Amino acid sequence: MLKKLRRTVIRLLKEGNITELDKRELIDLIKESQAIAIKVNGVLKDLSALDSINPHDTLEIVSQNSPEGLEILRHSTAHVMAHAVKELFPDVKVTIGPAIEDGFYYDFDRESSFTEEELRKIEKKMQEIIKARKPFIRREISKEEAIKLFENLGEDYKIEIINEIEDDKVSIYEEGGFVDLCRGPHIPHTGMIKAFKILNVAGAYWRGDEKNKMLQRIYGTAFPSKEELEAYLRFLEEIKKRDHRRLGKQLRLFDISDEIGAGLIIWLPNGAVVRKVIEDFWKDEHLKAGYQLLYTPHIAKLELWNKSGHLDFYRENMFAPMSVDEVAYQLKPMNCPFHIQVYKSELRSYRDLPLRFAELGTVYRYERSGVLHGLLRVRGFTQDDAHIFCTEENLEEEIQKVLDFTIFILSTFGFDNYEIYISTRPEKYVGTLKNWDRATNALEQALKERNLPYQIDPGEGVFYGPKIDIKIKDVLNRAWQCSTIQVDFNIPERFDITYRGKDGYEHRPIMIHRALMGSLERFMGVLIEHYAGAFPTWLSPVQAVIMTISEKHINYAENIYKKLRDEGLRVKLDRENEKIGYKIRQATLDKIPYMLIIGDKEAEGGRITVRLRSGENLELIELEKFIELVKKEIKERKNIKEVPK
RNA sequence: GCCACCAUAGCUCAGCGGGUAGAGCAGCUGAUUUGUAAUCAGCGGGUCGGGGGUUCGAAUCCCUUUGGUGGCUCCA
Repeated sequence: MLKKLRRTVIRLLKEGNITELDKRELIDLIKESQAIAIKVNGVLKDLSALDSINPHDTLEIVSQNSPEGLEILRHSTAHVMAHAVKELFPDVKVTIGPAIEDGFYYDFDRESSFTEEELRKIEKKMQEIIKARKPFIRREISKEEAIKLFENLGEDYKIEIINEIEDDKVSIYEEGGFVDLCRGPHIPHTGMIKAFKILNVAGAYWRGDEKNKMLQRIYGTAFPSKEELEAYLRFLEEIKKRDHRRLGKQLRLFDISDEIGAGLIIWLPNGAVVRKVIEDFWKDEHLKAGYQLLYTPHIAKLELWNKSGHLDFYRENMFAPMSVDEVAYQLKPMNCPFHIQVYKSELRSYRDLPLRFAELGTVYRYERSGVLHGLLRVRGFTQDDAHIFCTEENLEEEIQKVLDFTIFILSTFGFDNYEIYISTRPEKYVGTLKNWDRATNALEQALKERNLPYQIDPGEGVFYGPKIDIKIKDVLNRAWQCSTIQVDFNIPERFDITYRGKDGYEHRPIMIHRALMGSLERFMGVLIEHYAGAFPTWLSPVQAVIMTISEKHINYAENIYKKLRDEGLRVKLDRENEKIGYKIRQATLDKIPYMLIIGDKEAEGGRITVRLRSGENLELIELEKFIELVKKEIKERKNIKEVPK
């Protein structure tokens, strides 16, 4: 259909003379093709703009299945929602309502929030508006006219927006009597909204500034078809099921206790095992990669943080200092000053560089209570931190090494898709332009050489140097910010660290901060959601559970238990006086990878029956063979893609 | 921090407009000796997050406090 449409359009344009008849033909075609808008010379316009195209314009059809079309559909749905709200609650003032990644929102000024009941009413009213198939009508009017219009309507926020628009003219859209200031474009009529849903409400400041008034935001989403909407709602369900807070409780991985404090994690035995395995892996690999491991204290004199500059630029994220023998001490928000001290503990020569200091350093940062979130946003966490001290000449090579190392670590956990960003020099910065260019170049070069696609975040670097941020994509294709590689020109200067060069003079080393997983807490949270709690065997808190058919098999089961434990496997013996079905259910809910079932058959032949958490059964197998298989799986850190229900 | 909502047994939750608490699971005890996602029975367990107020009477209404949840410019 679209092809036919394009052909027609091309023909019409080539002929250079569009008759009324052709236009009608065109419009029919567009209707049939589910077009939602058009692009004239690359500019998005309403479908109605078709009436005013010129023979030499380029024309593109925007269907509601394209990203742009979907955005328009959602934006129009936001208008319909505002319309419904105004009809139901005439005193409410409308503000803005854009389309966002997975839907749309609209912010309203109203004293109280919207209740569930009111949301359902709004949805119902929206249905009515949609059913009425009201056309969206665009009008361009002068600013004065617009101000008058919205003054009459009592829409102060719109007036504020109009006053900030630079053009003399603004556009308004009207649909079923509801007028809104809007750039557009919009769908031709409200009847084109086939599937939408109001999702939730939240407070939001006018223009996101907490000094402004708190508005009531309603979130919703819309799709071209009911099927797509339902698929999206199922996706939301899946996210809920994988929520690390829920799984963390269910699998007894971690806890956050009111009595201990908000944003502070306690690791329960199950979670502690997973963390230990990750830490061991991390340390081993760092040693192999030429890092040296460090341990540093959790507090230090406040003066250290003054010298490092953290007091100037990081104070609001730091816990309040404490007084020890009348000297102020500070809980550490970062590890770098300590690593600097390690550097300074000896005289360094160019022969020593690069020096790579790594530490699983626990830091404490003050986060506002409202932003805390499970393991993902906390007040105390352990960074998998390292600082690399190198010369200018080393810089590029070191960055490449870090990049390779990062990819290796991340892919071990099954993260093979990344979004990579380079943040360049901000307005306020330290260091020389030459150094910034050189470092930014080194970051870019490293990514290019590894064929890793990246985007530039202009001016988003930290004041002390440019950086690479890596977001990993989990199985649900959600992006999580974990890894960061930052060049720092500031701290070496502040602490006046040097090395003796070949030339016999003192030089200033460059420092790279880097974290691969970011924080262990956060990374664990991501892992839990990524694996839906079903850790691959090498990470699983319990790797195998032995269960007997009846109590008479306990002796044999104990033998197996001892053997497996001696082999270094994390194994549990289920001695409960229950039927096998019950034990299987428990182990399955605990997402334990292997269930070893022991009955008469097995006891006789010195074998075991293995059931996987997916429900699949392996053949009756020799114990030795099983041990061999599992040990191999663990050694290879095999990633299981299976997702048990 | 701000707005809204929430907090009842170890866990998940029910307790409609105020009349001093219930279920399932888990736990314990006993019976059962079991072959692939819940065997049966009995028992114990909560001053309803903390504090204050209204009331003859508060899990329920009000205030306050702590914690949690969804959000807080992807700009008409």
